[in-house]
Amino acid sequence: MNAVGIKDIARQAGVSVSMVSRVINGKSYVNEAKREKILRLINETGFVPSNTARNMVMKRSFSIAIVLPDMFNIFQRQLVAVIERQLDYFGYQLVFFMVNFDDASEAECLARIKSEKIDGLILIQEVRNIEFYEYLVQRNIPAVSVTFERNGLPSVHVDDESAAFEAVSHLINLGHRSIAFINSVGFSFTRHRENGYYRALASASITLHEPVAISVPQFTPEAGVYGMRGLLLSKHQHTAIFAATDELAFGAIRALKDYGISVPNEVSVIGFDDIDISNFMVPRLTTIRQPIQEMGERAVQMLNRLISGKTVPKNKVLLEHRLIIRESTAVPA
Amino acid sequence: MNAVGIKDIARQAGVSVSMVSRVINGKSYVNEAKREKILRLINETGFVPSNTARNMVMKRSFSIAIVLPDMFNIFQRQLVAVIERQLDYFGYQLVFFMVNFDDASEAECLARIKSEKIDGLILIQEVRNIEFYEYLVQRNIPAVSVTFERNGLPSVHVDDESAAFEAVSHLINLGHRSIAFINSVGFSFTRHRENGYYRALASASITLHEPVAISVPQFTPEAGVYGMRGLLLSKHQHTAIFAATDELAFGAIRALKDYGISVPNEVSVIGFDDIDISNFMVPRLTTIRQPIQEMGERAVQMLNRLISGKTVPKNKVLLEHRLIIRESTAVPA
DNA sequence: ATGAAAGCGCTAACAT
DNA sequence: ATGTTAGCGCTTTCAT
Repeated sequence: MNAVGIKDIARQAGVSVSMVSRVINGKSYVNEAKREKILRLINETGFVPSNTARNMVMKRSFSIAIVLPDMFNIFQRQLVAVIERQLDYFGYQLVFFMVNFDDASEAECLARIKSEKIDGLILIQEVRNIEFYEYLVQRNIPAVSVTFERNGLPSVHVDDESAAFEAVSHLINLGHRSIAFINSVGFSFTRHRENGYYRALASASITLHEPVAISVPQFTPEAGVYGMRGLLLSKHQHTAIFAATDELAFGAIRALKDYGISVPNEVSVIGFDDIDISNFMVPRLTTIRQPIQEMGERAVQMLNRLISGKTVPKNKVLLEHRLIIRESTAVPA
Repeated sequence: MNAVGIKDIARQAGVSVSMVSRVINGKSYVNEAKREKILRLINETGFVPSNTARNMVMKRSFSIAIVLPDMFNIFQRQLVAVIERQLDYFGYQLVFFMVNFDDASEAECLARIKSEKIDGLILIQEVRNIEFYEYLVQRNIPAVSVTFERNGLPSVHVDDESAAFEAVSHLINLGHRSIAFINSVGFSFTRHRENGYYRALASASITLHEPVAISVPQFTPEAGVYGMRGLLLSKHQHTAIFAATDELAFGAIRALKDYGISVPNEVSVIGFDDIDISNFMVPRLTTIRQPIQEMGERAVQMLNRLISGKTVPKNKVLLEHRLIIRESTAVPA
């Protein structure tokens, strides 16, 4: 027994398929009696029009794709959740295009963009292949990037450099002079946060100890542990650590604890993102809050305008970050 | 300028569209010269066949849907990642069908199942609407559930009750006699873990203190905090806490710490799941490990068989859990 | 207000 | 080996 189609409804209702299509889509008026009969039949049979067929003829799918790494982190998970909600509000479905920061997966992702009838794109992770972005603008595919800016794509993000500057300044204001930075590589926010770190140090004329930025392969707590261990091995001991993400900070705190070093009594740690569990860590994490909710909302609002053929007021929306002082930072011992 | 289609390739190559279709799909043999010409054209133009059209005629999409809550937790995120990888290995794409544990979102999800041409379904969260499951079996839609079992759907999961039994037994063996349980509601694993809790207590003939299972609205650290606070208010003080999930355990530890109570010196806490960050918490969390990797792999293997029309060897695959003893549990003070 | 017919971009059965 | 034709399940002119 096959799924019921529009023809079945039409036949049972004794009308043409166009009639049924009309009541489904609420176009033009239809005799009330027939209309109700059709509606009743649809309900009884549980008929749902095939999206596939509909997408093909309408040349749109009411679905937008989000590109993100297949091992998306907690921050990204939260962002996805708000984007999904917001999209739902506008009547869109969300489909996931996973990339891996390698050429193959990016190519596959681009192929999906070409072959699936998506109405728009949200990128919450950068891809390396520049053609990717070029294709989007060249084909005029509605797309917005979140947490970064690339190739003039409409974007929403915080000022990572200023935020990092503020994080490090918080440490400096507390009295710290020897501050290390745990970071990973490959993304633009990565560079911006690093710039902020150096700039804060420079602007406080900290020359006593040279800045130490250590790079780890990922943004996981595990990588944070390795990064911190590396720092602990270096010749001068730091009294404060700036981690490029909260998850990295968790790892740093973990490693410190393993060495019997108390946070924040002996070493302060500050993160970046303010993901939901940061407020439940021991100690609660001092960090920079990214306005996740607002980022998601603004992104889909922009995308929605783009899809409707409207222009966006500003191509780059910069949102406010906020320093959240909790328990993992304190004056140096 | 529109996207290039199969017709364009055919015209430029001076062949019929079926020719092009053949080389795309590698069916039957095609003159080598023409074949190469077509391939070259495809490459030059960046042509990618429309999945929409292809799905429609082939009546399959090579994509499988995963149903999960829109605010999926860390455990589920990890599970999704392995499922995505495994599916990719078999040539499937993963699409997300988000549900919300309310009728509306479940209905919407069911509608998508009907209207989108998915090849199969993986459920990693239960839905309440029983018709949902009935539809799947009635229509013979390949589907497997992970972490739970419902309506005879092929499933892969651990024995939650035994695992909970083991968790609580670990506490008992340490010498604890007053053990509370923080849990949430609504899912079958929730009941199984609760049963395990009671059974462990009963089998140790613990009658000195009555068992206390407290129920919180979610599985978040925040809910864990509330649960723990509630427990702290009760008349007898517990020396150990069993949390139904790791995230709940994080919250419990947080709340204990806020009351100046040391974990594990004064109170022991054990979780369930062993999500990736549990090993980086302070203290590292003692917990029950679910074999996430294996769960995901087995699930897609089963699904793959189902899609191929084969039967699955066993309809219910029960995987081994494992008690992971770390720092959050100790002998009572 | 309603139906007939064309067509969306492909695949597959059927001819040749 | 290759082209012709008939759909897939809908929406949307265009007639009536």
